[in-house]
Amino acid sequence: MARTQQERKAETRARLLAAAADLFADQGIDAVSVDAVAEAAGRTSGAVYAHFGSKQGLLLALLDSWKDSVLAVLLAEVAVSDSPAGQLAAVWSNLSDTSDEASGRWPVLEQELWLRAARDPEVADVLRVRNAEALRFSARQLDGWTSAVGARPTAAPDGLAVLVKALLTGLALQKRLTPETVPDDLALRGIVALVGLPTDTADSPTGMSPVSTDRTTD
Amino acid sequence: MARTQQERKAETRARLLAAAADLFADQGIDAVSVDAVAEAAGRTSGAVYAHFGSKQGLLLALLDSWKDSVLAVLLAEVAVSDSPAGQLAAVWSNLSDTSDEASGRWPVLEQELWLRAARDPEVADVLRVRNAEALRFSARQLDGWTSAVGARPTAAPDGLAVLVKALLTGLALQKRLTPETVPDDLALRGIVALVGLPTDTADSPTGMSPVSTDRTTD
DNA sequence: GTCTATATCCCGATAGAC
DNA sequence: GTCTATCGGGATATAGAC
Repeated sequence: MARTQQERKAETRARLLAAAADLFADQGIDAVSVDAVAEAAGRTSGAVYAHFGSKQGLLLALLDSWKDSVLAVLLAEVAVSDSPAGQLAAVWSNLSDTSDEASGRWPVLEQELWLRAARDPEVADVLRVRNAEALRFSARQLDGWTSAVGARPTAAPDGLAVLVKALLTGLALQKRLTPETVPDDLALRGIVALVGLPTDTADSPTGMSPVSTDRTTD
Repeated sequence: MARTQQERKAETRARLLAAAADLFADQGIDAVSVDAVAEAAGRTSGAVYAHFGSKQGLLLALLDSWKDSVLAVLLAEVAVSDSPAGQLAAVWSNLSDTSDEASGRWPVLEQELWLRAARDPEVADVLRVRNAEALRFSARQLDGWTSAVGARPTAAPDGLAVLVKALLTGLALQKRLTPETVPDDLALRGIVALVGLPTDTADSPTGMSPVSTDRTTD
């Protein structure tokens, strides 16, 4: 059968993409040569050009195969069991956990792509599509959540998703540079303020204390 | 006098730094060659190495001569004349104005530096110091402001500064990629929620309407 | 301190054998 | 489709004249 050939081709493509994802994430796209990607995938640079035509082609193919939906995924995974504030805390701690491999690399990779998009329209287009999808999904999740727990959000679902994503992104950046300036409970407070979870009564059913700093010592 | 020599040296140094700031900001640090910097400053690459030893040395000297305090400056500049919400709106519109040259470049440059810091401890150190100063200053400004206008902030001054900076940063990034997803009034709502400006009464003295989208059509 | 010239290296991409 | 070999270009950094 000709199947073996096709399989090898497909495997090569997959291995190249995986290698690129790895290397790009932790060394930066510009710092990684085509040869390095090929070698990490057990091939040579010729294979890269046969499959993707150029380094840029490789990057675009990679973006096309990705989920930007880290936030969306996290929102989807939130367990319904915990208290509302506890759920928000879980989202943040997963997002900001630098020990986890995928999450740890997420902010760096995301910023790298954003920066590239700021100077490369082709990348910007792909990123915009992905971003729109993720926001749509997050908006739905947040909408369901806020009405379920009786929160009074700062803005309509679409806008709220933008605000929450923005705050989480900014906090992740800040934490990466100066972890001690963004304790978990501060992040939680910020999110709570945006989604409008009530916090003013001493023992509200939200499971969050109004003033002091107590939960998730990480 | 030997003064002429010294002056020329100082001027060369200043011109090199200025040229580097310009080029780095709009093409990216890696994309700019030492030769390009020198040429833009009316010198040759030899001058760069005589003054800074390496490209990295040039970058560090540049960081050392910078103010990261864009946000701090903006907070300081807020006029006392307008309504509280109007003042917040002014901060955001100055920060997110992509037409202004300095502000337009700010997010890109800031992200570039952040990204570099994520992989280069030397840069990270410099950035941390700068960031700490800016946050301290912002915290003082915000503290004075919130008590002056009678807001009920989400967190203590230091924490509040972190939250506000994070939200503004995240929103600026989002706006750069997809401007239509972050209208001015949405940004304002988010900031208002964090600083705890009251918005629930129909015509409160804050100058902000509670529900609809009306101000600063940009 | 500054310039010119150059050493040295590495990258992206192509050509051609298999 | 994949490899080997190589071209052409551009980068950082150094050497030496002035």
